[in-house]
Amino acid sequence: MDTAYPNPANGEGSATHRVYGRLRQMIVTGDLEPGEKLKIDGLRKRLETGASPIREALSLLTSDHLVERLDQRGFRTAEVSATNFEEILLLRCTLEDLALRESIANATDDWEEAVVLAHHRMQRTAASEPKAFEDMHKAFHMSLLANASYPILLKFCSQLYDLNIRYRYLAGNALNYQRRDVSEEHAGILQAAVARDADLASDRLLNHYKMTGAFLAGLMGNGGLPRGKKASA
Amino acid sequence: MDTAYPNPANGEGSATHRVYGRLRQMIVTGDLEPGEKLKIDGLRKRLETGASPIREALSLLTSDHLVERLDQRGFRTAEVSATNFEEILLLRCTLEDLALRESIANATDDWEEAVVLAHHRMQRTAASEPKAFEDMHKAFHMSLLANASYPILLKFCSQLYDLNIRYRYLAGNALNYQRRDVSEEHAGILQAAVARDADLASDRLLNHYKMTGAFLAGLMGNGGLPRGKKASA
DNA sequence: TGCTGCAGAAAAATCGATTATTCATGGACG
DNA sequence: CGTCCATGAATAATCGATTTTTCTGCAGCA
Repeated sequence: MDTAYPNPANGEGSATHRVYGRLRQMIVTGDLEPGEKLKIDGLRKRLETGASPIREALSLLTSDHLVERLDQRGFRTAEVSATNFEEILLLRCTLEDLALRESIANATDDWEEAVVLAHHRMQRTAASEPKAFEDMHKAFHMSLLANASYPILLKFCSQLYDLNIRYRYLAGNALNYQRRDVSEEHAGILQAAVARDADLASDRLLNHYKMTGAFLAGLMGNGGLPRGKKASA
Repeated sequence: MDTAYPNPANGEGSATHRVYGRLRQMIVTGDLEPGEKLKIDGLRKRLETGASPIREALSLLTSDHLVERLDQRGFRTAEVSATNFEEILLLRCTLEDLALRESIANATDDWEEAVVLAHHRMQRTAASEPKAFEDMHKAFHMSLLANASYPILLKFCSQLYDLNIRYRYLAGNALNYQRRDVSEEHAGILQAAVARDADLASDRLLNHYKMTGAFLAGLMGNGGLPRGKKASA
């Protein structure tokens, strides 16, 4: 069932791909802090590669809104802010609603099975490896939308997912934010999707986002952004 | 009133920026045909620069959905298709509706003046230079949305605008597709926006898109895509 | 004291050459 | 007769070095 494409995680594929994946991971998880200067030379050493793949990967990440390019002055990771988070939440709600409805409208048994499978894999992974869980979590959410034959829309959703999850990490991924709830929410979404009830599924999905969103927004509303922001003030 | 930023069109800014702008222009206008192989070396000579800026620009264009990257096998311009066009149209309608309403909700006199100005400039340019007109046209449309404080959304809209206009060029920009109508539609949108009537403005804007969209879709529905597609069949 | 401008250092951006990969061709083999 | 593999050519990808540009700290000046 897994694809036979080159896996950038290993030594396969182009250096650019590897670096892209690695950097995205580092930014999303907060390993590279918001606003942090990204020196080509530093990354070159850290990732053991030349300048070209690094610059190319950074260019790609710029389009993903995870990196900002300052012409002639290099790159830095994107800043975070409450308004940025709100925008991401709004766009996700708008676009995933659209994608989910289309996906369900085109429902097939194959798609349904893929969704069930993705959900199961997520469940199975839940407790153990957080990194693996996050991958499965994204896979589940994307599988819900995957049946919409709108590739651009799906790419937008994927980007927004990553942007959103970055805030989760920043808030301290440790927060097992009412995980019991979440598990049940996932089950509810799955059930509605499998039942091909677009209204219900969309409602549950957006609620899922808004809950988490409100929770994170709350965190940020109080003492500003949790981590991030180097000690400068 | 114009910005003091480096202007990539001249010799200013980084080579990457220049190349990016130049390539985007070439792809959007159909100078580079859909699906055309983009050989680094060829572009290197044609644009008189090294491989690095070219690759970087191509990476950026990949994220704009104007170029496709085939890992280890180079780049080519994105293909065009009726379904791709429909997706673009749908996304534009969804996202610009959102952006326009937000823009109007935040309306200020400054914004209003900027919109009026953009409209005037477009009008003034109308007949003469088509290239200049296209720039003004985009500027007008973006100015309508510009007051929405959602930078990601605005970038999406900008990208989608370019993707859409590409189809206009492919259909033969020559088609002065009922330009009389269009001019009036623009005036109507402007008027509604200035009156801060979000419902009316959005309605007119989306209609504007759907009209043009239906027209182009019609063209494509018949004999496939107009230009593009190398002589292969 | 506070501003201005000039080294020198640091970093970004770019280039030209090298290496790795894919593609095209033709010949051997089943 | 068609398929498979070897070989060389073409091209992508990457690297290391060079060139620009920006940044930083300090001296000169009002």
